[in-house]
Amino acid sequence: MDTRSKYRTKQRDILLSYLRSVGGGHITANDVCSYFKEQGAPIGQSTVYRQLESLVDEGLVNKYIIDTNSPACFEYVDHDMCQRDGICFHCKCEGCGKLIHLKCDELSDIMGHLNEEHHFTLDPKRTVLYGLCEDCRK
Amino acid sequence: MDTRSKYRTKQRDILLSYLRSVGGGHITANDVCSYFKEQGAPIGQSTVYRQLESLVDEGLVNKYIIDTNSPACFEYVDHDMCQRDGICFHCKCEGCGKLIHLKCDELSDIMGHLNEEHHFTLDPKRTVLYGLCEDCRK
DNA sequence: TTGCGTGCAAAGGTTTTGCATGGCA
DNA sequence: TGCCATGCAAAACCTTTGCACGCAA
Repeated sequence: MDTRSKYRTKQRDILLSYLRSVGGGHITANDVCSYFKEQGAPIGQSTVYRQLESLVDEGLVNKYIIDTNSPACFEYVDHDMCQRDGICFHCKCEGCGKLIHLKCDELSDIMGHLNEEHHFTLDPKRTVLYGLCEDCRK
Repeated sequence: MDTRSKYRTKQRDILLSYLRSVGGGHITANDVCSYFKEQGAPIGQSTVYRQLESLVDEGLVNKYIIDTNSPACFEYVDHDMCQRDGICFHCKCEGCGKLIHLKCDELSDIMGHLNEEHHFTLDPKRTVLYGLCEDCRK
């Protein structure tokens, strides 16, 4: 199915610029809707979902599925920054539910190790590391 | 939240033995309900969901989220095998669905690194590494 | 003008929850 | 006996879809 955008619409532009302004932050579809409603310029929720899906298909946005019980998270992909800083991983705290964005060279190295020694190509976009954060591990 | 089981019930036993019998197969909560209904010994769907959640917390079962739009998959984890081999990680191939049990010192080291440098205590029982296996990455 | 994008409302399907009953230890 | 587990129904939840209208090219 080809969901790539063919038209450039106002909604698409402001959605993209909002995602960019949030940077590496994790945003749900509902967050997006609430934000624009508060701004006094609401976007229909189906538009938000459809545009986000398109942006994911285009590779401009990543989608993370944390759990069945929580909504999907989206985040803008800064391709330039990704090349500079390396790969991002995601840690989910089983205690407080917090999602942590992690840039870690050692984890990046592990990907190479898994590849060469275990013949497994890790997909950091899909993988979520579960555990306990600093506050919750007491 | 502590959801580990305290009582041993009939439903828990037959659910576990069913999961074991399926081995590496992918099972949804609905599959479980349908199976026991066909067997003439139905289990309430809320019981199925609650028991599966407990089993995941205990590390006896892994939970896989394929997509937001499709139900979660469950799969029995051979706990004895993992105990024997030490710290065991699980890699799930996104291509063929194969579950790979991995004993890897480098991955174990990463746990220490995450602990000390990122203050995150990784839970290898709960965490599933997604990616592509040797056969599928061509 | 053509056809995609939008937005509203409603549907869809999975998972959770309230509450009374039943079962384990 | 004291809790925990069960099961039913209903709710909650996120996400998708149908359809008429609006807008980009």
